[in-house]
Amino acid sequence: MATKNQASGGVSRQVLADHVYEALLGALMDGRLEAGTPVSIDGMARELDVSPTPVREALARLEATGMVRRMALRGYRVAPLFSPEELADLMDARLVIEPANAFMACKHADQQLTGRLQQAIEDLKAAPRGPSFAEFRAYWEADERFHRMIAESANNQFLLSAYNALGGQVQRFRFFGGLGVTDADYAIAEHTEILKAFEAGDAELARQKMIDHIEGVKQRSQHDSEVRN
Amino acid sequence: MATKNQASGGVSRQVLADHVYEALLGALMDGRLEAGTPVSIDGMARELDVSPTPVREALARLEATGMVRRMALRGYRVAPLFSPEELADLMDARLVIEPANAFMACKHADQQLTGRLQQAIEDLKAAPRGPSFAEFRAYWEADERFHRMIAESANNQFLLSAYNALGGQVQRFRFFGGLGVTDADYAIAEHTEILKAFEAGDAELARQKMIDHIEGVKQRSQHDSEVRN
DNA sequence: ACAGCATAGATCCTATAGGAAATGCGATTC
DNA sequence: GAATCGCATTTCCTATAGGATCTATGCTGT
Repeated sequence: MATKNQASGGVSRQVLADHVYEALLGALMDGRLEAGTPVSIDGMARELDVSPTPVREALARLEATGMVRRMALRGYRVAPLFSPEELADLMDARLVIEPANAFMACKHADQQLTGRLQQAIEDLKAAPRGPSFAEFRAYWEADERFHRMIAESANNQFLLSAYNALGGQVQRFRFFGGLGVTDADYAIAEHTEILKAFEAGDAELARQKMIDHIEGVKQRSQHDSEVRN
Repeated sequence: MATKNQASGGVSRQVLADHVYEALLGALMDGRLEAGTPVSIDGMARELDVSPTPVREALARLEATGMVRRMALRGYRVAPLFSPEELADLMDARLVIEPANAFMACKHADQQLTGRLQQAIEDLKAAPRGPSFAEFRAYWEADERFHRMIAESANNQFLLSAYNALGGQVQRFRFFGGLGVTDADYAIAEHTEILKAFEAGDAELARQKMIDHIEGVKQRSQHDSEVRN
């Protein structure tokens, strides 16, 4: 067997299925796997030079994120892109969850959190805004990090699960992948407003600023999808 | 396998992994698998008389629901029961999501929905309230159905995903399994209030009544956990 | 030329085998 | 008596094989 486990890294304890999961996630995020494309278990196993078993397990996990869909006895395929209506629904769902996250996170915000939020904003400013996936990915990573830190700081594992379940954070990336960053200036300004509320320790204000931000994202995304069509 | 019985109905073809998933779910809900106990892949395969491969896939799906935890190279184990603090967190999360569901569901409620909600309440009244798992399960099923119908009627796949992600609906069942139904009268009254709001088409009232209901569940559950200790 | 059927290939699904790691237990030593 | 080491068993993890089903291509008949 060619299980040449490279004893290099300290925590090299990773199961092959985890590797496959990461590889598939990367392929989905980079757009190498387009929406609607079938994902063959055997084919992916050949491509990654592993057996079908780990691929099967990785796909079962991916299905929970909504990035792939499974039809019994007919295999997996990449989930379709969002329609403008679905995108609006996603924003409505974010409007339910994220303001609550902001409110609760603000209640026990400390210097460390505000510092990291500041850093995320700085990274957002510095990120390139080109249309290529690699460029866009840096921008998206900083944006996602800002929101995720707030969700984690709400200190409620269930709200965090709900946030993760939206999962569309990733789908959203795929949706705008071909369009590039169009609203960076707005997003940076709105993020800064949220950060200010955190620094002031005003939880109610933080909630409102998060609402304003997501409302803004919703409106701008709808405008963008109209432009595209 | 001679599974070519198509005369029996539409669901003739089911994958073994689905069967294993259902079996594990049932074992978890009935309390046959207690919190913290390890779930051996090979052992479960022997018990269900299948190969480890479908068991592995079913467990990968179950992990996403939070009912089992996985440690790489060390197998799966049943997730621990909730502490009173975690239970309070779960109720806080429900307070974020479910009132929003009620509000949106009420906006396009029809005769069919209110009829089904009424039926769920009737089932709740008729359900036995004994301490055994089988009895409690009927009660829990009617309760869960009431909330799930509202979540589905909100017509937003992302909010529904968030609701599913709470998943603790099932965990909650396990938590109270040993305690029996203690607040049926309150729950029935509160459900009825929600239904009335739906019938009146008052979305804002539906939201408020859902808040009242979950607040009530939260307080009563905390009281119960104190009694238990 | 077009419809229908048969065959071939691909794919999914499950079972089995075997290597690698972890756990449990007993013996040994201080 | 307690701690540590080594061996055996259990368990996880991956690979491979084969049966069943779906898809596609080519052929035949009208």
